[in-house]
Amino acid sequence: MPVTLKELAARARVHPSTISRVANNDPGLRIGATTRSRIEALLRETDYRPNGIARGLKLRQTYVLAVVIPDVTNPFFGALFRGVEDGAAPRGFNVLLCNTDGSPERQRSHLLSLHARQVDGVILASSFLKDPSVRELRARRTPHVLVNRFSDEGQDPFVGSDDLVGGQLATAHLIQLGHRRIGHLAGNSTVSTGVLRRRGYLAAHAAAGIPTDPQLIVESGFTEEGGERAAERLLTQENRPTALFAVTDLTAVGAYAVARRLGLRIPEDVAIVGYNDIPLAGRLTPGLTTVHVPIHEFGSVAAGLLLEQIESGDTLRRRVVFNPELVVRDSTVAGADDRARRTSQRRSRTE
Amino acid sequence: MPVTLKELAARARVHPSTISRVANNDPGLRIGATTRSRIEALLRETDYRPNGIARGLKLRQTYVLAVVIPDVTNPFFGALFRGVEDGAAPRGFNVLLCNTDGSPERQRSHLLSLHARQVDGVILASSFLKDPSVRELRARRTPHVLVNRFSDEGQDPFVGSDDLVGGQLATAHLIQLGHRRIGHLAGNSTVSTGVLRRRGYLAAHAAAGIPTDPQLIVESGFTEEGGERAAERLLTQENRPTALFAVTDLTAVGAYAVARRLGLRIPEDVAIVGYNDIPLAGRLTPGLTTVHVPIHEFGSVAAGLLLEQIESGDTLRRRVVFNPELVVRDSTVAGADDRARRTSQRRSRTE
DNA sequence: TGCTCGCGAGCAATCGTTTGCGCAAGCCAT
DNA sequence: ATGGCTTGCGCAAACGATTGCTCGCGAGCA
Repeated sequence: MPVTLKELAARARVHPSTISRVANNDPGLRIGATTRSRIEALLRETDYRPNGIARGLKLRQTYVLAVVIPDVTNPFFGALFRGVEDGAAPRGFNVLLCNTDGSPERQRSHLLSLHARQVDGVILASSFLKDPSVRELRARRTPHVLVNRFSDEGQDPFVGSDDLVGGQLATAHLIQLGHRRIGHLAGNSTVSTGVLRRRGYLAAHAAAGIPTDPQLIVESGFTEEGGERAAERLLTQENRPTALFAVTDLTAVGAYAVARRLGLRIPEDVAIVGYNDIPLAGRLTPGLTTVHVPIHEFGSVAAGLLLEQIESGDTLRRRVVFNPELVVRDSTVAGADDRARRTSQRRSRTE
Repeated sequence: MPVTLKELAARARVHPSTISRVANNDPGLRIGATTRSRIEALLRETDYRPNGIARGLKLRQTYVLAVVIPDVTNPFFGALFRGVEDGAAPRGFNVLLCNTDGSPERQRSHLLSLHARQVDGVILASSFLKDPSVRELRARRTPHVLVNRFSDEGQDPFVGSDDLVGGQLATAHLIQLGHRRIGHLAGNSTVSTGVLRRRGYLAAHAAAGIPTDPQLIVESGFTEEGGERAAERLLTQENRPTALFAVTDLTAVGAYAVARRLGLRIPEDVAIVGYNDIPLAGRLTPGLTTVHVPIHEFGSVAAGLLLEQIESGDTLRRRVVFNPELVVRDSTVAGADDRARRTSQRRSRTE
């Protein structure tokens, strides 16, 4: 049903190629003034848009990107996607969204499908440290950018923050408040954020000369339920920790639920620190102390890096690493919320 | 770089069409057993996937859907998208996500782009009551489903809930609690949800024989900031309302901020009811009484309706309307949270 | 007059798949 | 031996757009 070049050609009594050149404003085009205006009028009248599929086939470029994440209902990834779209849409790209739920198989099957679809590039925020899917991206020379998590078997373009520093920041804050037994909901060791934030946790202890107890580190994954399970194990221990550092805000929310269930007051009985500073963090009661990272920028910068690769045809190996910042709220320092509110509102976006 | 039929044909010493037929398991295909197995081996060996672009051009079907929403960082739309993907991905479809930020122009430009891209169908959750974009979808006979909001100038396939009933439910609840001056953060009148929920608010008053005061109805849009502005106007009035019904949970969150700023206790000084029951609602303090709708199902059912249209080639005019349910929490009835928690956890998804 | 040059367009191949049809060879029956 | 049927595959035309060439023609120049 949409208008084709051939139809327009018949109407204007010229060859389709001529229409194409006029529509694309071919710079080397020599054409009579009357023919040109006849064609331009026709183009406006019919509101002609070239068939993107046919165009993609010929030009070998689809103007479609894909974002692969664990789960868009996680506010972190929602904001990340938004950043990508805001970076890519103004340059004429549409963006596919794929959820993996953290499953390597689903990730792989999505990437295969995307490859068959000839997407121009992929932004991957669900990668693992050892990740066959990422190897495939490299092997296929598909333009791609890893976000937030990286893969350590090669040099991929990357946008994220310094999770080691972030982990130290969070933990040092708790140590400074006097905590000596600090539990860690540790994500898991297949993912760079999990490993580095844990390493930051350990480094902060070492720097303060405080011994660490393996019992205090429990893998939690990155979900709320995982956070609940891990917090349960930590907070029902014999000699329970007086503070928790959770690998993400969502796992911290799980810890909130457990603390409430056990009748533990936050921060008096157990202080809690999260990571990412999703909007929810500031709205919990008490407000969640957390490590702020520029989520929306992760997305827009990643989009920029990807478009750079696509346009240059070259796989730049750039890494953009942001510095995380601690945001102190009531979950560690009672009464902090009033001071924090101003700061966090300055940053708040679309909502 | 990816393998093409022609290359495989050369390797197997057969014609490309033969490979295509084997790959697609053409039922009417007559072929020798040895040739077949030679080709099948080659297909497995090279892990051949047809070029989706070329395929799309020939078949006039791209296996791409699009979801158009105001903003994916709004948890309502995140969950909605997830529902769509869960419904569509198992059937081989990928899904584009487009954010409009509530702007009709951005919506239109996205839809034009999607049309040029030849997407197989569109799920639109950002439509207006009078909406030229929706008219274009109908005129182009693009398979589409409206979600949550509908457009009243034609019969479009629709999935959503009964917003009139939902508005009555919320308001009747407040009336039953003894409130006589109930403010309404009314979204706006260009959108079906805004109009119907307001109508429900009015109907509940009429049914109870309580007069309504135009001063108590303030348009808020659907954002948190809009909610703040509207709540500010309502709560600083001479004879301020003792309760608020907000058109969405997010606008209710804006009202929370204002109440806190004005030193009003919830629910003692002002009771608040929201709409949609996003996960955040149950985690606020106090928990937000709200009207629950099955967001994820909106998405998956809409995907189902869309695929039905695509597969049948026909534009079924089905409407699926869910019944909203009131979820009572502490923002209207102090002490309700403990009872509500069980209910809301049973429903909670991926997080 | 003969030649070149530039203008104004058209021709046709190409991207990778799909699919209706055709064609040759082999087999069986008459 | 001839006709007809089946088997096994190839041919070529699409789908719609892009782009390097070609080509006719009128003007300008010697």
